[in-house]
Parts: sequence; C-alpha cells; structure tokens
Amino acid sequence: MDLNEKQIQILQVAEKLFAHHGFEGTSIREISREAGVNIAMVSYYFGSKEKLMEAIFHYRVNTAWFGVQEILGDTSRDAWEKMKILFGSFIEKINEKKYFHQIVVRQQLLGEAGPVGEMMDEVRCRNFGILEQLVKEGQQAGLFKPEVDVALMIVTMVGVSYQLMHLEHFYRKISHLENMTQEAYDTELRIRLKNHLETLFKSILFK
Amino acid sequence: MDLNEKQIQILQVAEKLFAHHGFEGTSIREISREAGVNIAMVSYYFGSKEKLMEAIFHYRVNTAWFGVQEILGDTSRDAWEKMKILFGSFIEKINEKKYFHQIVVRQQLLGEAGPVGEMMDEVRCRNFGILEQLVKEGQQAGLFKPEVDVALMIVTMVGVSYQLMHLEHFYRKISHLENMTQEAYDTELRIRLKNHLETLFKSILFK
DNA sequence: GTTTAAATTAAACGACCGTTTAATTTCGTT
DNA sequence: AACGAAATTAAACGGTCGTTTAATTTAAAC
Repeated sequence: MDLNEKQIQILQVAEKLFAHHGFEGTSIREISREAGVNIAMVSYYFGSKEKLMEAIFHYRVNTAWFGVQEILGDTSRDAWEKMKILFGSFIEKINEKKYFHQIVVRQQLLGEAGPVGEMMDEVRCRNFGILEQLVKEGQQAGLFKPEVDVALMIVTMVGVSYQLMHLEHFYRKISHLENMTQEAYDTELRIRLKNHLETLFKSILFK
Repeated sequence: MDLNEKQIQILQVAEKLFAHHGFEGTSIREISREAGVNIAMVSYYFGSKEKLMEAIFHYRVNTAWFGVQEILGDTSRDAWEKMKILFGSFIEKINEKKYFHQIVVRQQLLGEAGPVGEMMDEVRCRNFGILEQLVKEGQQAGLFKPEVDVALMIVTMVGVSYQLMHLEHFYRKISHLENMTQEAYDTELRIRLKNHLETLFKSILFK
C-alpha cells in the first residue's frame, strides 16, 4: 500500500491527535480540519476511522526493526555490545516517533483485541525472539549468567522508556531541566536513558 | 465528601469501564446500565462525567500512601530494608487497584492538564520527596552511593510495574503461565516483580 | 396522616458523531 | 475540444452523546 502526499498528511495529523486525545477522543472532523482536507476524504482514502488507525500502524510498523538482522549477524562484536546497540536504536526509535508510541500504549490498555492488537502481538513476539537469541549467544559465550528472564528484560526496557517519555514534564521539573529547548532535552534524555538502561541490563545479565 | 452505597457502586463501575475503554470511549449510558441505575443519577450525584472522573481520583488517591510515614520513621530498619518495604507496598497497591492505575496511565498520556492532572502531579511530588528522603538517609549511612537519580528510580519502579501489568497476556504466553488462575498468576507475578525490582534497585543504589 | 426533602424516573434537548450521497471540479489522456 | 476517471465538495443521514427537565415515587420527620 503506497500512500500519496495527502494521505500521509492525514495519517500524520491523525497520529498526533490520536496520541494526544485517544481514538474515541478524536473526531474525523478535527483530523480533516487540521489536515486541511474535506471530512469525506478520510472515508474516501481509508474507508473508516478504524481503518485509518490500522493504516497508521502499517505505516509505522513496517519500518520498525529495519537493519536489526545486520547488527545481530556482525561477528566482530560480542553479545553485550550488540545488546547496547539494540537498546540504543530502540531509544532513538521511540524518541523519533513519540506520537506513535503513545498510541501504542493506549492500544496496550485495550488488550490484544482487534486487528491492531494482533499486529502488536506479532511485533512483540518477533522482538522477543531477537532478544532471546542474543541472550543465548551471550550465555553460550559465558558472558551472561545462565538464567535470564528475557520477557522481564523487554518489559524493563519498554516500561522505563515509555514512562520517562510520558512523565517528561515531571522529570524536567524534578531534574531542573525546565528551561532546556525540546531538542536539547531530548538529546540529554537519550544519553541518560541509555546509561540507565545499561546499568539495569548489567544487573540483569551479569553475575 | 462521604459517599453512599449507590454512589460507590457507580464509581466502581465507572472506574472499570474508564480503565477498559477510556474516558471518551465510555458513555454515561453504559455506566448507568452496568451499575443498575438511571442515566440521570450520574449527573444527579456527581454533576457531570468530568466530575465523576475527579470523584474516582479523590476516592482512590486519599487512601494511597497510608501508613508510609510509619515505615520511614522506624529506626530499627536501615534505608535499604525500608526501600524494599516501600516498593513492596507499591506492588501490592497497583495489583489491588489495577483498574485505577490503568486510568492513571491514560491520564498521564493527556499531560498534566485539568484538575486530575494537578492531583497526580501533587502525588508524584510527594512520592518523590519520600523516596528522596530515604535515599539521603541511606547515603548518609554510607550505604548507598553518593549520586543517585531519584526521579529515574521512580520512573523505573512505576514504568516496569505498569508495563508488566499491561502486557499480562503477552507475559503469560511467553513465560508459559497461560493456564494459571488469575489469583495464582497475580501472586507469582508479585514475587517475580519484587525480586526484579530488588535487582534493579541494587544496581541503582549500590556501588 | 400529612409534610417535606431526597431519590428516581422517562422523556426530551441540542450537539456532535462517523459515514454516505450526489453533485461538482480537477486534470491527464485521447 | 472532448472524454473519463480521480479528487473534492457541501449537505444530509441516522445514531449516540452528555445533560436537563418535569413528573413521580420513596421514605423519614413531625
């Protein structure tokens, strides 16, 4: 499914509004007004509001873990270095696509019902497989400890990153970063989050 | 504000539905039908849908950190033991009030706007103060390392716990806990989460 | 038993919702 | 210039929304 310029415009506006006000909290009229198109264009291009949401997920998910296999196959790095690259790229991804990941959290709260729920379940299983493989590699090399709860590891990575993203205002206030520009804050946070996750993952993976 | 039996009935039904389908995704008609009362009763008792949400927060928040001061003041335990008790009781709380904490996550996504946003900000600041105090106590005793990002610590505790709660289905599948009863699963998870947070917090607090 | 305030009800209100229709415009192809 | 498919539009559709109204029932106080 290739999208023209106007379709992408609608998609991105809808993504932002769904992230801020939720699916039910956003009206087609709002989306079309903000995107500068007629109300009927949404149905015309996407069929329905539900299908619009699905289109957002297809638009984002298909480019999600691009290039991961290359990292995993790299024999010049050990499992721990690969792991650091992996969660580093995860941090970049969610920082780059904040709106989408807010929608993901909302969809998580709805459970795994609907076609979007199935998509997310697939992605999660794929990510679990990747991380599991990497952990096994590290264990076989005698680098990581023998018993590691990979699911809890993902939950930790995703949970901490999401929560930090949601509580931006609070974290800025508490950490005296209120006067930073958004760009500078994002950069600073990526660094802090990366160091933090590295600390946490060390305690999970090593003896 | 003291609530009669019927008001509490409405509150609890609304809490469940808001958690599952969100604020905008839940109608007054649904709430009143499920609670077995007339539609007009919600406006009659609470004024409006918004005020109903506020009432839910007052209902839950007021009993939130009950008994914490006693733990902190206990001189027979060191800071690390108190810390373990503290996040242990946090785990109990969110497990006990799952629905409410799903609403909290939804409200987080809306930012800190509105009267509910202010309430949550207050609670967060209070919790931050409590944890900060405890960390300082541990540092002065030479137990914890001198530089600790308390905000990141809270984010870790809350983020991991929430994420694990949201991904119950996924975690059950991946960890082969699908056939457990809800009760047994909850118990097992509280144990795993407690151990996990202990591991993580050790890496944050100790050298 | 009468009074009075609280509780409860069915019905109606106007507003907004997602979607469809049918007419019109746009624009590349012939 | 004429055609036809795609794009765009204003208007209307039936339905649901949160809230209010006005009438009725309930139940406690006197």
